[in-house]
Amino acid sequence: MSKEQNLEVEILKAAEELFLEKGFSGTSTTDIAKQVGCNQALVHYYFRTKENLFLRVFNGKVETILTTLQQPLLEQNAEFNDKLRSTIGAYFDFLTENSRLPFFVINELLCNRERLQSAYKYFMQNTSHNNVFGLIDGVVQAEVKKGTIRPIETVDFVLDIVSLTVFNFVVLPIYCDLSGSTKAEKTKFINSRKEEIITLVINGMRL
Amino acid sequence: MSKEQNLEVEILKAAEELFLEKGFSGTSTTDIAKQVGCNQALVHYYFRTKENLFLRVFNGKVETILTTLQQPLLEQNAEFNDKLRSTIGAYFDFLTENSRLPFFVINELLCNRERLQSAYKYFMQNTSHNNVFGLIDGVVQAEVKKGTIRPIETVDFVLDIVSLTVFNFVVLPIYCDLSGSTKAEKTKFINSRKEEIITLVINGMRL
DNA sequence: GCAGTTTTTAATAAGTCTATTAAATAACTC
DNA sequence: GAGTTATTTAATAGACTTATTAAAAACTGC
Repeated sequence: MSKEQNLEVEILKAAEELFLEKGFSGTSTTDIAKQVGCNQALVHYYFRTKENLFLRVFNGKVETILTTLQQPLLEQNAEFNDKLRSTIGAYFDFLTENSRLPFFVINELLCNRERLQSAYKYFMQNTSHNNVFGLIDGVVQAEVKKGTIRPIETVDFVLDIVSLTVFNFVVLPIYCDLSGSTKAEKTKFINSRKEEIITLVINGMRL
Repeated sequence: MSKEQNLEVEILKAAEELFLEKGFSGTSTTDIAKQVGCNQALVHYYFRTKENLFLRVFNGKVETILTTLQQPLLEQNAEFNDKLRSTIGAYFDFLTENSRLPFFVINELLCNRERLQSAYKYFMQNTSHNNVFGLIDGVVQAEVKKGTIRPIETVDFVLDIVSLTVFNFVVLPIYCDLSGSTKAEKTKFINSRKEEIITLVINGMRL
C-alpha cells in the first residue's frame, strides 16, 4: 500500500484510472489490486463485485459530465457571443483535465445495453439533472427570439458544440502517439482547435 | 453452419459483427463460433489466433474509412458549397450504413497502443493512402486562395466536418435506445442533423 | 472403392477471470 | 491485557479464455 490513506478510496481511484484507460472488460480486479499494491480479495471485500465498483466510478463520471455541461452556459449574463466563447473554453478546460471521460462513458453505454438502461433510471431518479436540458433550452431560445442567432433547435445547438469539442479529445491521444508530439505541441494543437471551433460556431450561428 | 458458403468467410463476417458490437476484449472466439454455428476450433483453424482475425477485420475497416473520407470531396468539380453539401451527405450515408465503425476503430486504437503503432506502420506501407490528406489539402486551400471560404487550416476543416458527422452516430444508438425511437424517427433525426450541419459548416466557413 | 487431402470434431492443456472461504493479523474497546 | 471487531492474507472453487491436439468425417481424383 502506497499511502496510509483509506484503502477503500485508493481502490476506487485505481479502478477509476484503469477503467478509464482500458474499459470494464479490459480491466480485471487483479489489475486493480496490483495498481494499489494490495491483495486482490480486498477489492471484493470493499466492493463485493467488480460491477459494483464499476458503477460507483461510472455514475460519478456521468454526473460530472452533466454538471459540467450546463454550468458555463448558465452562470453568466454576458453577451451571447462572449457566453458562447467562454462556454466552449470551459468545455475545453474540462476535457483537457478529463480527456478520456466522454469516450469512456459512451463506450460503456454502447457495449452494455443493460448498463445504459440502469444508468438512465439512476438519473431519472436523481432530480437535480432532470432540468439540465430545460435550462439550456431557455437560454438558447431566448437568443433566437431576440434575433441574436439564427433559428435553431436546442438539441442541435448542444450537439454541435459537444460534437466539436469532445471529438478533438478523442482523436488527440491517437494523433499525439503517432506524431510523438511534446506536451507543448499538444497544448498548441488544443488551443488552435479551441479558436477554430469558437470561430466556426459563432460564424455558423449568424442569421 | 447456416449457409453452405465458404466457412472462412462466414467466420470473418461473424467476427466483424461481434468485434464491432462488443470490441476485441468483449468478444471471445467461442462467441464467434457460436454465431456461425460451428466448432470453436475452426476459428483457430482458419485464422490461427484471435489477434490475426481481429487485424483482418480492423485493417479492412480503417481502409474503408480512409477511402470514404477523401472520395466525395475530390470526385466532383461543382461549386464549393455544393461540393460541401454533397460531401457531408456522403459521410452521412456512409455512417448510416456503418454507424458503429468509427467508434470501434477509435476504441481499439485507444485501448491498445501496440495496435495503434502496427496500424500506423501498415498504412505507411500502403502507399495508396499516403496522399489522402495532401489531396484534400489541395482542394481546400484552392478555395481559400479564391476567397470562397475564410482562411482555415485543412486539418481544422477536416476535423470540423468529421467531428460533427461522426459524433451523431456515436450518440444515436444511445439516444434511440433510451427514447425507444422507431426507425422512422431515427431517420428523421439523422436527416435533420444533416441539414443543421450543412448549414453550420457553410455558414461557418464564410469570410 | 481406395489413398490422400482438407475440413470438422471433441478433448484438453494451460492460463485467466471473479468471487468466496477460512485463517491470520491488526485495530479497536473496555 | 482480554475480548471483540475490522482488515488483510493465501488458497481455492468454478467458470471462462485461447490455443493445440489427435482422431473422425467429408471431400479429392483415380
